[in-house]
Amino acid sequence: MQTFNAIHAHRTPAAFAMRGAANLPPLCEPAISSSRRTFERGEEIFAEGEACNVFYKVISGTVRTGKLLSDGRRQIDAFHFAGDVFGLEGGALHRFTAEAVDKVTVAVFRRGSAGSLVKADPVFGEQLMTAMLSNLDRAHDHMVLLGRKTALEKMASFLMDVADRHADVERAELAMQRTDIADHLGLTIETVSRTLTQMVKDGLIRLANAGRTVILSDKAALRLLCA
Amino acid sequence: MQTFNAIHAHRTPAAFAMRGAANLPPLCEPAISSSRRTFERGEEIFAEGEACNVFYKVISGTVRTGKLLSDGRRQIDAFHFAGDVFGLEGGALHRFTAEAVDKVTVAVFRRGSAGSLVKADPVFGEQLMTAMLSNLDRAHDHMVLLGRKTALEKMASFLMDVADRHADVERAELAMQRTDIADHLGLTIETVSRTLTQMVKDGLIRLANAGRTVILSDKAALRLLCA
DNA sequence: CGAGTTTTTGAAGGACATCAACGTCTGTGG
DNA sequence: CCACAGACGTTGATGTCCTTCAAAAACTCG
Repeated sequence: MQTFNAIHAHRTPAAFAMRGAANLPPLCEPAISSSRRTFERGEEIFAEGEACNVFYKVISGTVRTGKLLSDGRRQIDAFHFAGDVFGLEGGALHRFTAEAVDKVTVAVFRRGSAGSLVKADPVFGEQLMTAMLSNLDRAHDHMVLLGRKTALEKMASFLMDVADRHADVERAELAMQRTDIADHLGLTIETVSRTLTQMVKDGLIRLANAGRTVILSDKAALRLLCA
Repeated sequence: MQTFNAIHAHRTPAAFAMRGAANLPPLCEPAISSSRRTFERGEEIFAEGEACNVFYKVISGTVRTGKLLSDGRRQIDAFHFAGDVFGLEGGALHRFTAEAVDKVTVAVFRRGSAGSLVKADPVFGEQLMTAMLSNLDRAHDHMVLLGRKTALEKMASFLMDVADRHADVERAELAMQRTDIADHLGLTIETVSRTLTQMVKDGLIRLANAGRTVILSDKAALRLLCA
């Protein structure tokens, strides 16, 4: 895997700061030990089936988490941006895989057995609970998208979500490639591509930066498409 | 909405007892007050947008939780059976709706603001965390189903899941009607019906009790279909 | 038994997938 | 600095799984 210099240098720390768990104070460092790690583009952070002794908070970059079916079909259940917590699970083993979409820095938190840290540090535990609830909210929204939206609606919802979570009103910076988007939205890369070009033709968006930047030209129309 | 006598009288308390949050001790009564309520078939337990001061544990019956799009499309994100916790959310408002599929009894738990009960009763909080994590696990699995599985695979996965969670090795008792199944699996009622009849023709299942009981004739084949 | 609801079955259409080829971008090495 | 190779993305033609529209069958309950 070759290196790949980050496209998103303009993602300011200020923008990151706005993206804690849904309007709540950012997850602060706990009594429990935490350290940092960096991953290169494409690197695996943890894999399905591995022991699950730590969980993570994204400091910078983008992480994808998801599952693989036996025949290679993949579902990316979420992208995690700076401030997001991922890798928290009920059992002793990871039930999904996490990989770095681009160069990623994470904070690593140890956990005892399932939820015992809640007792160890209740304040931290509460923040954790909030982070998890926000993950759950997002999962619910995504199930509606996967089960009931059209390709056009999926794409519109995705673009608006990325822009929102980056606190950018007018553009969505796509750190991930088309394959990742397709596997997140339950589509194929071809449909993702076609849908984007259709949106350009309809004046909803414009593409820049080799298709990695999506400028939201008509947010009102896009919002309607989110259904 | 007419009354509807419960089909599932044979769901024994013993079977229920096996279905706490994923292999963990059942959520016991907390220091925090709890009471009981009963809902008739079709009754709303809470609605999207309502204030969210309590959450629930199913004592008996089946609950569906889900969301509605503006044009009436619906996604049921989960069915909750006895022992399952539902209605826990990050924000002050419910982000989804809960309704009784059949006659349902629930335990009602007050909650202060987001997660403050973790501090009030850490042991209970930990159990709660576990319950939530199990919901999150299930949500992840369901996203794979919605995004990447065929109608046949969806149906097979659903039937196996229902049977498992009822701790019944050979049959799935479907308390919900076809519309609910369709809205859970991201299909139409017609496709649900057709898929079931196809499974009967292929010897995978047999239907009984006016299509409400599914006998899993060929579990090995069904398991393969879960992909 | 009969009205209303739910489920099944049938025929036709459409949205997205698949298969295939071409275009574009990136980083490397001459 | 430019050319090249490989990865990534777009576009086109065709196919198919599931949906939609329609109607009949089965079931529930008064």
